Amino acid sequence: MTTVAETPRAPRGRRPMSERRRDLQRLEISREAVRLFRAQGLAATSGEQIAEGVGLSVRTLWRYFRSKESCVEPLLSQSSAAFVAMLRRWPRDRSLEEHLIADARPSSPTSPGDDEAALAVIAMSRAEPAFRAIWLVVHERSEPVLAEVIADRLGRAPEELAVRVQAATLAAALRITTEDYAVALADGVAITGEDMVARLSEAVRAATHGVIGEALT
Amino acid sequence: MTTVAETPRAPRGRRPMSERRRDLQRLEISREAVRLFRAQGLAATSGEQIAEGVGLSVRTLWRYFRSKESCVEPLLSQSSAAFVAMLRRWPRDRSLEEHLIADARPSSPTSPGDDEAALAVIAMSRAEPAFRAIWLVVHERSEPVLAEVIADRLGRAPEELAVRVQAATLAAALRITTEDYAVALADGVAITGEDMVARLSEAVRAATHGVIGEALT
DNA sequence: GCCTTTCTGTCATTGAGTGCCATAATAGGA
DNA sequence: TCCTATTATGGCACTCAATGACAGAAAGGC
Repeated sequence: MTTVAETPRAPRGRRPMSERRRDLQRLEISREAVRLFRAQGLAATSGEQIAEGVGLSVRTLWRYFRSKESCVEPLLSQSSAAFVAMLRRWPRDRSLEEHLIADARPSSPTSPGDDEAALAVIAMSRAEPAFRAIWLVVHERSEPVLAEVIADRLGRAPEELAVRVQAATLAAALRITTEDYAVALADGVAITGEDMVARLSEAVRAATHGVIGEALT
Repeated sequence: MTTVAETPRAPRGRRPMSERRRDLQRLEISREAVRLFRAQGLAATSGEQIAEGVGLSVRTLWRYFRSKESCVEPLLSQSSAAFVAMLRRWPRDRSLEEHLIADARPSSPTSPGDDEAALAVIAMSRAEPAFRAIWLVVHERSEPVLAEVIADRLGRAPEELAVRVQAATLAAALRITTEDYAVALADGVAITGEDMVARLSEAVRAATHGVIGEALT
């Protein structure tokens, strides 16, 4: 604190874009970009096409994203965040499987195709290294939040090495089941939500032998 | 099989570069690139500088690497591969900790600075998203091999969901401890090898509660 | 109305990455 | 040794992702 006065002056000109608004804009761009990527592939899609599709200038596009590949990030983040949010609602007296079943997710009501689009990107990431890299980074970003969830359940600190590793384990289980699901979807194999829940719980239980996933008495 | 004769003709012209030789060349480029990245940062280092440093033309550099950021990949892969190789030597009757202590690694004798360089890149990856992405991808690539190790120890199939998730857990434990180490090293804090071993074993044990890491009787 | 701040577009420029073709290097066969 | 087939490398032109600089447009308070 070097300034004594708290500078109570009201801000003058145009207010900065709200974070919410900015995220929505990025999401809109992301939807169009993924649509083009799915239709033409990454290499065949230019920044100009993406910008035109959203009705922005190319210059502005590069103000929202630092590279064209990273345009897929908001869609991936959204589905990742949805899952993390669900885990935050995980009551202590329920097992993971019980909670997954109980907390049936209605997807994002705003745009029902978002989940499918995100899964398509994940499936594409098998052949597209740039997508794979972004997917892994996005997913890793959720680990600290998962660490909080686990720390809360176990009554430990989120910074503890063991808690962080367990969070990474949970994240990995989620990542692997999600990828399996994405690949199956891309190959036209139908997987039910119950299958997903079962596989995810199995993965977590098998990996941790009950360290995570069980109900707490 | 459309050809009846097995075309026993000896190949004619210059033989393709051996994979070994190519990897060595890539590693050499990687060393120079990381040296420059550490000295000047990623943005301030040009492909031309890297090429000149190794005595290659820029055109040839782009034949070895598809982007300048990916020049760090061989160094990261090497240290990751060294660790995986050590795990492959893990005897069934030893715990992970015992093996880590017993299998003291002499680093790669060819170039003792490689480990330090790789750790420097990992430390840089905190601020450099491109490095972070590559580091995660490289690390993820080791998961199938870890799955084999685990599958072998547990007498299960490497494709099993549970085994893959346990492999991911082991990989995550390794990743987190490595990152902690890299950051400490970058900050000038000394960490002994014993510390590393202890932290890694603790991480694995805490996350899996003995599913991985213990000796098998 | 004016003033201030932020957002967006236009233009010019840089630099990463590729295609194309010529040339050098390597190896077998005559 | 010369010829020929094949691969590795270099040089050049080119595309396009990405940035910096500047000028309006938009959104607020006065």
